[in-house]
Amino acid sequence: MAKEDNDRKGKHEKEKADAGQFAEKAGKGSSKTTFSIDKVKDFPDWYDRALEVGAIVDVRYPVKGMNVWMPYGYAALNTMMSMMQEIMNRTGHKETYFPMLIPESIFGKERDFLKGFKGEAFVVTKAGTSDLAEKLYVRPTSETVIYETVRLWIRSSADLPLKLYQIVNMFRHETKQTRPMLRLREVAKFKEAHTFHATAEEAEAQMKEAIDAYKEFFDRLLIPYIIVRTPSWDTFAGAVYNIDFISVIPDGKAIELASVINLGQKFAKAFNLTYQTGENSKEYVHQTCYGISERELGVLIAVHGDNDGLILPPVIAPIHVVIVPIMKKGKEDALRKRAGEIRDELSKKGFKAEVDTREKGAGDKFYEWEAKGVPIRIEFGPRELETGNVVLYRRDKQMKVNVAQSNLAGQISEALEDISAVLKERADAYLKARIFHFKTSAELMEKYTEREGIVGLPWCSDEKCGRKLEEEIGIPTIGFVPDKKLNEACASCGEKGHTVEMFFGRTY
RNA sequence: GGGGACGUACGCUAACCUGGUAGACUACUAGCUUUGGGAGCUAGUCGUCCGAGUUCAAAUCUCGGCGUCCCCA
Repeated sequence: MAKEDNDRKGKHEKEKADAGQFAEKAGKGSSKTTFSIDKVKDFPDWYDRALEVGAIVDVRYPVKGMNVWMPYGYAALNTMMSMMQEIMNRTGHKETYFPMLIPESIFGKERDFLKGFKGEAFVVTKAGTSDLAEKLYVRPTSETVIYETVRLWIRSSADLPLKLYQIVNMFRHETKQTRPMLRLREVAKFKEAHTFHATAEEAEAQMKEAIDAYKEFFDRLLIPYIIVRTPSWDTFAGAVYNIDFISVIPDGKAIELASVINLGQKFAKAFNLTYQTGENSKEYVHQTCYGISERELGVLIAVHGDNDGLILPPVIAPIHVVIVPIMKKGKEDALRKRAGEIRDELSKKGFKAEVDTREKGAGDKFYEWEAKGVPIRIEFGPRELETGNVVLYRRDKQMKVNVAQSNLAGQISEALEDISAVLKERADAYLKARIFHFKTSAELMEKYTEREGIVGLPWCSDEKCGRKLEEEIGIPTIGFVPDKKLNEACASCGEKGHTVEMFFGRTY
């Protein structure tokens, strides 16, 4: 990657040198659309600027943790959510909608859940000027409101399994610093699935299906992850256990991409979710739930972008190909017409293509579309009108090649595929470089000084040892790799034979 | 959870310390000339986060709110 960057810089230097007396002028516009911010060193700056220049969200709305989605960003988000819908529908989930406001009596039915969420839920206490008879909680997640109703839908085992999902907004009063998409007070798109099963085994099987569904989702988005099980002292409020998908942000902090939760029968008992098994016998259902949100788009942007802005994987890019016509006096009409034809041909073949006809300099457009992460740019000028070629520019490698117009669709299809492959390779290397493995906390303390990722230590599965390690190294647990035994001795008690790798990291 | 810094036009920034005409760049609007990596000229538009206090006078000093960023747990 570094090499390609250098290549590109070299090319630009050369172009500037060629421009002679103009080279100096070109340097002055430091507040233009691109930024050249070091993504790793100055991640917060990079992220804010990338979202602004990339037209993803507008962060200027004056309520903490609530952002405005701009059309370009929202298009990407919707594409992402459509992918998730497709996966959910294909795996037998039915889409629903449940209300946003939850009466206090329902919100508080499951004790652990109430304890976990009441501190950060918004509460509606008034209607106009008069106090409400019962407080209404704004959903921070929808377990309670869904289960209150679904218990009326489930009567016999014939009603099971029941697999529901909804895509809604949700609110949590985050007290920590908020960041667009990654930590919010209003999550605009929260996909939450809730499933109901007759037996624990079926619920367990559903956990596996959900994990596979999420694997597919993140793989298609080219988002790298590890899968861990959270330790018993850190599970979702009201859960038996949960499996988390974890990735790492360029600043070295871990981020939870998704949580797949086995709820057991705790909520079933609190909400009286039962089905009839005999003349006079009822059983409580077994439940799971799992969710993702726009956070995934934030991680995708953070993972794939470079120091010049966004790089959107083709699978999610609102525009695959932007055609920038380069005008020449007297040939405007011919250039515009042919550029439009090329766009139409590409659209017909299923590519999202656009012509940038705005009245501004070509160079300015180049920088803008690069910052917005459009995978491919086509440059089309008087030269191409003669030769029958076009210049094809790839955002991932920042390279230009000449290709024939006659074979453009084929070339673009190939290029998009290769861009995905390149991004995937980079993303995998990116995550690998941010995961560190140690055998003892002493070794960790000695070698892991920059804190630029997450760290793994062998752990014997005892809570005491886990908590002790957290304290020793001063980093909280994230979760351990399930079903994969290590040969190492526990980094805390030294016991051998049944250790697993426990990950620690600073988290979002 | 604890500590620190900051808030001036869409954006970036000057004036703030030492109270007294808010000034550049960028963007935007109109026109002309332009367009192969951030075009030029001319003429314009837009601003002191909110509230209170001190004062003849507040962008500037004080307090509160809201918002933003950073560091530590």
